[in-house]
Amino acid sequence: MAIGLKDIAQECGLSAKAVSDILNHGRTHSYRPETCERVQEAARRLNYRPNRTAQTMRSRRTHMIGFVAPAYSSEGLMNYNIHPFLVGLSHGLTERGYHASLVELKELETGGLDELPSILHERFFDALVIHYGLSPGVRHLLPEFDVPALWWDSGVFEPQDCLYRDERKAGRTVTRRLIEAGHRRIAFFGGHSGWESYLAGGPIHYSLAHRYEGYRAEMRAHGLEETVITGYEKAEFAARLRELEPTALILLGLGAGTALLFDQTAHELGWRIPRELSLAVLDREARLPQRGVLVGGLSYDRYAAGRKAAEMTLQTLETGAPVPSVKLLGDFEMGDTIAPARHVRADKIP
Amino acid sequence: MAIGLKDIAQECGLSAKAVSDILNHGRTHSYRPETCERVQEAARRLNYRPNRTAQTMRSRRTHMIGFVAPAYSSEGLMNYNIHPFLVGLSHGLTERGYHASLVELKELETGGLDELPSILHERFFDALVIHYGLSPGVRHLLPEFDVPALWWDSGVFEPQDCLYRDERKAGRTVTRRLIEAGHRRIAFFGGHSGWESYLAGGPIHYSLAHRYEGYRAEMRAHGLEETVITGYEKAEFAARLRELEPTALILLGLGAGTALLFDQTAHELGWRIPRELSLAVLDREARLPQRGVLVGGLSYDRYAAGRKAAEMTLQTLETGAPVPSVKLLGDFEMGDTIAPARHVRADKIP
DNA sequence: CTGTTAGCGCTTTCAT
DNA sequence: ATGAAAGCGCTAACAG
Repeated sequence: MAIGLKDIAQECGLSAKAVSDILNHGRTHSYRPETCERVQEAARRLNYRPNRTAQTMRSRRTHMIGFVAPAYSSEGLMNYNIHPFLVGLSHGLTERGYHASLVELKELETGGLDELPSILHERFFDALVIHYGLSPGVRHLLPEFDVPALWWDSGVFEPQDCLYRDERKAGRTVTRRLIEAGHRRIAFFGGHSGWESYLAGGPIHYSLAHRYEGYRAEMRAHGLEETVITGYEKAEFAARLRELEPTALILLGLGAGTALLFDQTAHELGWRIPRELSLAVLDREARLPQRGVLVGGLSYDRYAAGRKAAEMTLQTLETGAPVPSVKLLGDFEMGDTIAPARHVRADKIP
Repeated sequence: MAIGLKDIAQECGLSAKAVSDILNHGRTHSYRPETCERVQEAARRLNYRPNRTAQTMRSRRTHMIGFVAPAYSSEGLMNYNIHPFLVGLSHGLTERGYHASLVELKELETGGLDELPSILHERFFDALVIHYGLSPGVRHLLPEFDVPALWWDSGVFEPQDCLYRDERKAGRTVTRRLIEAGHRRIAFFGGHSGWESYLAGGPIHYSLAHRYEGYRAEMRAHGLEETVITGYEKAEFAARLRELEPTALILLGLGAGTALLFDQTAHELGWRIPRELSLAVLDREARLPQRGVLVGGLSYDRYAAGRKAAEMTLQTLETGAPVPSVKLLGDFEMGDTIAPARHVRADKIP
C-alpha cells in the first residue's frame, strides 16, 4: 500500500494537516524547525509521494492543458508543423507546473465533427488550446466548453483568445519583397492536388487560401498578373516554366524532394537557382535546422507561437478573463535562393 | 456550481449509486427502463458532466501516459522526428481511452539529469514512454518509477520494455544495397559538427554511431574502405567530392537546403543525381509527404513505432507484466536518387 | 503553532 | 432492484 500523509503523521505523532503544510506547501515557518526536520526525514524514509489526483480534487485544478487537434488518419501523412508549436507550448507550460496533453478530434469528411472525445466532457482540463484544421465557421460546431479555450491557426479570428499568423500579409510581404528585388513574372507554386480544386472553387485550409489571396492582391496592386503552377510531374513542370519564364517562384514550403525537382528542372532549362530563378517560401519553419543552401522567404516560428500560447493560456487562467488575440508574422530572408532579377530580358517585362 | 451525481439523484428521487450505475457504467439492465430514461433526461437537462478526477481517485487509474523527453533549449533547433512517434502513440492510446501527456526532462550538459519534474513523483501517470536522447547508461540516472516504463530509441537495449530501430542493421542494409547495385566508392556524409567530434572519440547519439558502425562493418566485409565527408561548405564539399569521386553518398537524412547543396555541387562537377552520384538516406521519415523527386534509402516509420509503443504500454497495463522488447527496421527504396553504378570508371574501382 | 472536522465527487461495499 | 454509508488522499476552515 502506498504511503500517505496519514502514515507520515502517525509516524511522527502529528496531524495530517501539519504534514501536508510542511511537505506539500512549504509552510515550514509555522512549525518548529525540528518538527519539519522530523517530518521530512520520515517522508524520505517511507518514500512518501503526494497524490496529485487527490490534490486536484480539492483544488479543482488539474494543471493540465488539453491540446486539441484533428486526428490524423492512421494511413495518412502528417503535418509536422504542429510539432514546434507543441514543444513551445509544453515548454512554456512546464515552467509553470502545467502540462500539455494530446486530445484528438475525429473529423468527418464533411468538415463536421463525429463525436467529441469524452475527456472533454469530464471537467479534466484547466484550459484548452485548439488547433483546428478546417475552414472558419467550424468553431460553432464545437460546443461551448466551460474552460478557457485558445484558438491557434484555426480559422477563427476574433478579438479575443485567438493566435495566428497573418497569412494574407505573409503572401503580400513575400510578393512585395520579390517585386522590390526587380521581379515581375512571379509565379505561385501550389503543388499538391488540393490546390487545383481550390482554384476551381473548392475548400482549402484558410492559411493556404489567405497566402494566395495576399500574393494575388499584391501582384494586382502593382499591375502584375498572378500565375499558378501546380503539380510535381517533372516534364510538365519544365514545360510550364519554359512557357511562363518566371524569374521567381513563391512556394508554400520546400522539402528535399521538391528542392531536387526544382534544381534539376532548372538545370535542364539551363537556369540556375537563384540566378535565373528565385525560390521564395511562404513558410520556412524557423526552428528547423537550416543546412547547406539557405532557403529564402518568410519564416514562421511556431515554437515561439507555442510559447505565446502558453503565456496567453496561463494569463487567462490567472485573471479569469479572455486575453486579446495575437497576430504573428515571420521574418523575411533572401537566403541563397532569392536574387535580384537582374537578368530579366526586357521584352519579357509586361 | 457544477452538477454532480447527487443533484441528478435528488432531481429524480434516486440514490447517487443508481445514477452512477446508469450514467457512468451503462448498467442500465439493473434498473427499470423508465428509471434510466428519467435519469438520462435529467442529466441532459441539467448538463451533468462526470468528474474524471473523482473517478480517478477511486479507480487509481488516470488513463494518462507520460511521454517523457529531454527538454529543448528555448533557442535551440528541434528534433522533428519525435512528432510522428508522438502522433502514433496518441492515436493508439486514444482508441482505448488513454491520453498522452508531455513531460520534459531537463538535461544537463554532462548528460546527467538536473531534477525530475515533480509530476513524475506524484503518482499521476499510469505508465511512461521515455525517449531519452543520450548514451546508454543514462537509464540508471533515472530512478525506478513505480509505474511501467517503455524506452523508445533511448540507447537502452534490454530484453523487455524497449522499442527501437536496429540502427546498425540500418547502416549495413543501405550499404549492402548500394554495393549490390555496383557501388564501390561509397562515402558517408556526416554533416553536422557533432560528427567530427565523434570521429575524434567524442560522444554522440547512439543511433548515429550505430549507423556509422553498420556502414563501416559492411564496407569492410566487402573489402572496401570507409570514407567520411563532413561539413556543408560548398567549395570544400565540391573539392572533397572531386578528390574521392564517390559514386554514392550515404546520408543520415535529407532536407531542402542539403538537397540543393548536393544537386548544385553535383552539377558544378558535371555530375547528375543519380546518374553519376547516388544519394541514399538512412532515415527517410515514412509519413512525411514525398513530393517531386523521391529520395531513396531506408525509411523509419515513427508513426507505426508510436502505435507499437501504445500497444506495448497498454499490454503492460493490462497484464501487469513487462513486454518483450521490439526491434524495428525500415523499408529500402531506390527512389529517384539511387541508380546502379553503371558509370564507374574501371580504373577507379579499388 | 497545532489539531479536529468536514468535505471534494464518485464508487464500492453491504444491507434491504 | 435500490438505498445508505464508508472512504479514496488531501486540504480548507475553524478551534484552540
